[in-house]
Amino acid sequence: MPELPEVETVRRGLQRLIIGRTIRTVNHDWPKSFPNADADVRNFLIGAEIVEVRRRAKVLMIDLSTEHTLVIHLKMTGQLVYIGKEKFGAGHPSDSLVGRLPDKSTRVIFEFSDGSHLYFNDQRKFGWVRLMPTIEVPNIDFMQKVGPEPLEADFTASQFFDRFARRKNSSIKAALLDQTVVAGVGNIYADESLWGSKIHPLTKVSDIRKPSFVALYTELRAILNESIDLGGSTDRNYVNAEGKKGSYIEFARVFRREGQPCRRCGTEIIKTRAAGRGTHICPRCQVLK
DNA sequence: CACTTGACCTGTCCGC
DNA sequence: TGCGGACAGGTCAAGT
Repeated sequence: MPELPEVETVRRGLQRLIIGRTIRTVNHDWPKSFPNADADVRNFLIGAEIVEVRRRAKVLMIDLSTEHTLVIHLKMTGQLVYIGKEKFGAGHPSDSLVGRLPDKSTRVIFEFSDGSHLYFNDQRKFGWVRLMPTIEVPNIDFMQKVGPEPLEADFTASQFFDRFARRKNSSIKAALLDQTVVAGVGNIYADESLWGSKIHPLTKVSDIRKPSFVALYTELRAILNESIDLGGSTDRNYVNAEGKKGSYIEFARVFRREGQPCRRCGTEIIKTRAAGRGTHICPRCQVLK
């Protein structure tokens, strides 16, 4: 569920909230959520200062002063929430997680030397935190294979088009979800951008002409930017670094709008399946040729 | 190599 | 009300 805009929103929040803080303790309840923690925690984590928070695709990287990096993937239900020292204060709004963490979904707790905390929450335990030397991060398999960042200023429509050459026999939705083609697109923004460019998700890549790809490129970039501006989309679990929900989902054109009228033509949005995922389309605007 | 499917998990919802 | 099963969706391993 956290896709590029959601992870970027978390990154910006953490960049503002945790830079310069020093880690005092680390605790984790589920080995798979932090696999190498036992061996490396004491040497490179305790006493380390937070230097920088970066993002690549849907992966977060928290650089430490020990020349090590916390590499984090939220997968579907992961959250990274910072809670300041005012944790035990009164009067927090009911939609805030302040005062409610840790809870039964908390997998890793970072305590800072000033008494504030960063919680890694993950209901379904698919997400993970890993610690490794900063210099080795680009060598991990995922970083070697992942495609370009779609929002980079120098990423052109032609480059976008060329990235799909390898996947000419699959559906456009499967190709969009393939992180080695373009980074950061997940189920929500795949459906939204395909609706925006009037392409049926099951259209074979080789059947899509270049002008349609240009439209898809333009829609995808506009939608990702719009979502970042709105703090990402909260479908079920997503919250930002302050534990607050995003509002993009209220502006979604098709995602989770089955049964409601298409904003372009009024036809009822339907939910179907493509690339093994729930898929939302306007059956009139998006016709399979 | 390209492509698809199942596994990893837990919580929620739907039908009986 | 309880219970089984489908579903949610990011990535990787294993399959064709």
